[in-house]
Amino acid sequence: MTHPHFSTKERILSAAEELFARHGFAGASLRAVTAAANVNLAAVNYHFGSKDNLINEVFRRRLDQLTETRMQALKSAKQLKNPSLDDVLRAFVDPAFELTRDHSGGAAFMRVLARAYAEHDQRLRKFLSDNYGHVLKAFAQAIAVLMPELDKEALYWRLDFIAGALTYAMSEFGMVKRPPNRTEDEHRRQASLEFVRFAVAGLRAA
Amino acid sequence: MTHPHFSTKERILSAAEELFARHGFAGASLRAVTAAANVNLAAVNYHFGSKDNLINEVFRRRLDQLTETRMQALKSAKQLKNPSLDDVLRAFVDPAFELTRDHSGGAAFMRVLARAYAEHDQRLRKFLSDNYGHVLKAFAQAIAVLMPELDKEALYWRLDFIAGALTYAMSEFGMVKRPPNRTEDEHRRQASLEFVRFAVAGLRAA
DNA sequence: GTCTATAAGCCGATAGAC
DNA sequence: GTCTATCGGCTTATAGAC
Repeated sequence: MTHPHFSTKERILSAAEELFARHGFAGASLRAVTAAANVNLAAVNYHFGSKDNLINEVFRRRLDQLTETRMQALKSAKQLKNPSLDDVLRAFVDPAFELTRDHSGGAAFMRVLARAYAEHDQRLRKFLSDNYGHVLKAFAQAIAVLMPELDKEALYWRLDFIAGALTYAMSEFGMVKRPPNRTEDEHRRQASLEFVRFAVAGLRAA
Repeated sequence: MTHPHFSTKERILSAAEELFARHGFAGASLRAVTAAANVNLAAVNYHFGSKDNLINEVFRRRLDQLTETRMQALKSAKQLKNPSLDDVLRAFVDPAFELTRDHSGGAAFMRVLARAYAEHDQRLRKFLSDNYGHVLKAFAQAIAVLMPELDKEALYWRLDFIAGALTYAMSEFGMVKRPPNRTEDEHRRQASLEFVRFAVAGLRAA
């Protein structure tokens, strides 16, 4: 199932990602994970210490890179002559869709992220907000600059709606039937285009 | 914790709802549920047969009523002289927000619904789509009538985004800090107003 | 680093007394 | 309808050989 020349650690992370996406954090046992990764049960505790920490590392592996890409894209957008709402939203959305491309192996991760959204578990939320909260703040700030006429409260409501819509849209993404005459890449581009168009219109609501 | 004069069955349902919201379906054990409900462990199997069926009944208790309210509201909206997009969306959204009022006890249920959204579990998805799929279809149809110029594919994308935004927004709802000078009722009204405004603008995106 | 074996405990479900 | 006791199986985590 998982490519055998990857390290034990990487194989465990990939198997965990896939099974957490499918069954949730409580629903996927370490036995199932290690069986899918083709490694010994005890390897999880040897390499990660505990299940909780394995969960953290599943997030860290993808989010470190996703965060970096998003911040770079935001920086680029801000350096444009006349940055639009579109440009800023794209800097947030496109890297996420990019992650769902098969070769990058992160398609399941977006479903794991949706799980995390639904989890109100304090431990996990603290880990995510401590490590990645600054990204959302940076984007909120950039959008606020572009919409000075919109009051802060309405802005936060709308960003919240957008975050929810994106999370769930992306978690469903791999599953929604695409028209058979369209390639997966076209489908992904279409989805991201539709999403940004929707989000910009929502932000600009009268 | 749960009001003692309710029947054993109702007490189990309420405790299960609360614990499923907090820990997920796999994460909340029947032992934890029966302890919180102050009933014997064996009562779950006596009254519900199995944990899976208990999960179904947690949904049924709220969704039967929510569905009925939404369909009635949709019918009323359609009978208006010039029904607007606002009217139709309100028929869907307002009954959900109404459920989060404390006295109706359904605040936790919206978080359970967000869990179900994140679950890609086949059994649960089939139960929900078999029993409540017709509601979404009816609303999609009503919106399509009001937006004949919007092509079907774009419409479905946008409805998907709206469903995700609503689910997530409502599951967070009880947790988002409201301004201290605002009552909970005002906060709820504000949220539903902001949401419908956002959704209508998104649907109408150029 | 990887293995086996096992500790210590929680799980859903049920049998059978009351 | 509610109880106790328990079955069989699963869980995370670890000790210790290799």
